[in-house]
Amino acid sequence: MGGYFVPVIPQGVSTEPMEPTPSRQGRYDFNRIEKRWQKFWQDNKTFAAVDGDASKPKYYVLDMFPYPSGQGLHVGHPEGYTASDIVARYRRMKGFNVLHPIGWDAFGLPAEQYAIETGTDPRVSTQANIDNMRRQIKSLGFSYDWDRELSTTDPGYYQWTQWIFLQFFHHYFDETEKKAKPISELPIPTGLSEEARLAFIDEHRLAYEAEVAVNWCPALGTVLANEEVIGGVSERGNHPVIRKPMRQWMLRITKYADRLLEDLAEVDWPPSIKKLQADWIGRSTGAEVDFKIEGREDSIRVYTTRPDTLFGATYMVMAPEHALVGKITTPEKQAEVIAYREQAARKSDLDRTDLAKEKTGVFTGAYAINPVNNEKIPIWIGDYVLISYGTGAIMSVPAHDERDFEFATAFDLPIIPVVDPPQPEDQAMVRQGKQCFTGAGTAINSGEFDGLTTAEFKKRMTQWLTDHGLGHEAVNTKLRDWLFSRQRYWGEPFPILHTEGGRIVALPEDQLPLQLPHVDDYKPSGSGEPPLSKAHDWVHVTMPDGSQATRETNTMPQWAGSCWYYLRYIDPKNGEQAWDTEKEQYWLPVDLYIGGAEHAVLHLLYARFWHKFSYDLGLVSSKEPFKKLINQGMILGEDGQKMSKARGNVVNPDDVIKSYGADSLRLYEMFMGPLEATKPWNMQGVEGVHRFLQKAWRLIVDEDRGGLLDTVQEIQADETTLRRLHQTIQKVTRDTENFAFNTAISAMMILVNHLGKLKTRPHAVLESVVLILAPYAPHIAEELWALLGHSQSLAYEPWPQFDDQLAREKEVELAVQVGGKIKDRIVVAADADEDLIRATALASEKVVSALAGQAPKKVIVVKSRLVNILV
RNA sequence: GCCGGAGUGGCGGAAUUGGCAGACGCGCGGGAUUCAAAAUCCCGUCCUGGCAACAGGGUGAGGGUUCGAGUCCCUCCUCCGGCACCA
Repeated sequence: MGGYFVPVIPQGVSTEPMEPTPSRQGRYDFNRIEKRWQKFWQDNKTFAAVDGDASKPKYYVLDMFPYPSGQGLHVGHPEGYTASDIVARYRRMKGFNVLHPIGWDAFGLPAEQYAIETGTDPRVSTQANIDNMRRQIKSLGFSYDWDRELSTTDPGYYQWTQWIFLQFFHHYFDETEKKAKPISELPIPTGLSEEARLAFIDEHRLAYEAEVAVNWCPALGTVLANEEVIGGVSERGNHPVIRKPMRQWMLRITKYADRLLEDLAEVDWPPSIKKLQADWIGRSTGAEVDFKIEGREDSIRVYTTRPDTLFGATYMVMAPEHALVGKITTPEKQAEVIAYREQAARKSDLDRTDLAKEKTGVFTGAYAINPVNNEKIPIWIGDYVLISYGTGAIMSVPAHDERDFEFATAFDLPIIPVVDPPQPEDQAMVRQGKQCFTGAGTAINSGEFDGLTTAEFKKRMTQWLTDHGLGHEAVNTKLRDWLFSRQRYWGEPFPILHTEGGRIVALPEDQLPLQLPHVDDYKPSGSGEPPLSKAHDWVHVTMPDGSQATRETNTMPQWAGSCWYYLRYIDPKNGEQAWDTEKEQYWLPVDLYIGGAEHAVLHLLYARFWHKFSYDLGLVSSKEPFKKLINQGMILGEDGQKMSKARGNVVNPDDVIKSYGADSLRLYEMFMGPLEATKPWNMQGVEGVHRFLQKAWRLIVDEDRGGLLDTVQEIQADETTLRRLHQTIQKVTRDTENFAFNTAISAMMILVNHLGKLKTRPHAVLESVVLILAPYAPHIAEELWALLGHSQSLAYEPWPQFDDQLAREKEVELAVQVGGKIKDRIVVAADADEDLIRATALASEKVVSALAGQAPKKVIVVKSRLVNILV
């Protein structure tokens, strides 16, 4: 990288020299300049990325594409977009073939909500919102390749979202190869009936239907994913959510849990985001253990991460929904158990997870046998045990698990300590069963295993269980399969048919896209029947054999379209396939992905999942889609509060652009502070960076007459100016590469302040200034570049090189401390050696008087920093 | 409760990662220019004392390591974000 190259102006560029904007009085007329250059870039397709250009290294800079809301942009959006645009423009000047696209994540609830309220077709409102947001985004001068613009709602796009779904449907996960394979290669046990064979196949598809207890939100009329439920209420709108069994489409993301976890090591993401993902996947290793039910042949299987505490299991708890509950409950406990189960089913997730509440449960009347010591222990049901995790049943070790301890205390169940804590101060209470201890220690009350450490005991017990056929090692994840259907209108229809015989069949690929039908009524039915079920003509289909079938009426969640949009950008118009694999090999992976931290888990996990699946199918060549990830921070209102319409503190970029221009807005967004930080808006700060641009303008332009100032001349820069220029190029280069845009701008301000003091200004220095400013404030830079006599866009001009020698200071000022306190400052040559520095420091009058005749014990010299004299 | 991140002037923030705390910008004060204003330019602006030179203090609180700590270690406080009975 680096070196020299011929600047390339993309095809279609105008050969007409660009004349500087004729401007009365030559003032910095940002509105005029910005419109003019935006038009130029558009007309000349200045930022068109060239597929497969082997003459340059490629660089793919991606923004998280926006939802086109009716509110339009707020100033939070341009923060990430400006950062990525600076990188894109900088990389072009560095000689990269840059792909920098934008599009619209346009399916989703707000448009549908609006449709329900007003009867407006979401296609219409969505298009209007896209048009408005496109206008806004264009007014910021981002260097997107607009020819690659896409919308997830476009049938030409969602055709391929549906196609990918079909691939999930047509594949299974091979456990030995740990990858997806065609369902036709699924090994099927022999001797199955036709019906059983088909059921076996359906059970292995990566996209499958299941009757699951889902998060049903009556207010929204839809099922929500676990991730969309925050603390028992819907993420959107804070409506209560209850559990309800429903037929749903699922994607088997859990099969990819290990790979999603392992491959985090490959990506350059903030460690905190990686950890969030790892915690979300929540992989744990433990053991599954079978507990015989007294007087029956069945046993209850539990999952535990602490097989070493088996001797302390004094009772068991099953989730209320557990299949065995009905079978094992004794007649006298029947009524109580049924009542409890009904109560639990009616509870919302909020009721069930509220921390403040007491543990509840009822005894089933049945007993199990602890396999390690043959003790008889009671079997309870309780809603603190989740049906969806592990086996839906637990062994309770109240001495060593907080939740079990609470439950045991509430119902007066026995507590047997089996782990002796290492801290002496905890031992007495724990040994008496009065305190719960969840850490590692030494085994007690565990028969032959006494004295083992927790870690050792875990291994030994797992082996013992295996040897005796009572259990085995097991792995669990918190990650659940992805609930992939929604009872909404405004989403991708599933390319699936339900036959008269109750079979599920895939729509042939040549019938894609399956278009979303027009309907008159967007309201959910309230019972869970999706709006599409009302599109009678669309739903009912006659099959080639004359039989009847109905279409799937659920739609896909909003995440679907955003799972693969970064792949469509590389080949957005392809009608034959989702993307061309050669283009994929050229452009992928995404080199830099910028977006909000709110997508740290869901979007990024889902997209990684689809990418890995595509990898198994040979559709992509990299394991991970996004090499480097940066989260921009939130921008707060001027009052330091989160921006919201209700608070009335929303800042609209349109207004800022009107008063100060897009360059000022861009610059301010970057100058506010570190990209990742949360920071409050301040309109006076915009004014500040605007003044800086004014100064830069007046450095070059004669405001009275227009055109170049007479003071701009073809002269040699003086030594100081040259040094400051090279220092600035160095700093701006380094800071831009490190995404430290705020300090890069600060460095440019310092340089411009210096140049402003010069009576005559070297033309060549000003050119460099304009070039390093260009990624940050591209419009004014283009205009000044033209004024400096250039006839073509600077977008592909080589980035100025800095010269280390020229940037170096000749003299440096050092602080001289006596006993750590600064007494004087000395100036020495930058290359002065330690002896000279020491001698100069000791010769200082102030130092001599501070020493007051004492001989220095030691003199510490830190070159170009300070001298510390110890007495 | 658990897991992250952060606390630096009146404000946003900077500090080459252990070496002169407060760069740059905002705000504020003073001055120049102007009939006047806007704009622009110059000077000042961490706190305390002093007319000043200067002296002392200072990066959420307390302790520690070090010649030297905003930066490293321990304890605590506050704010922000995430998770939330995952056995």
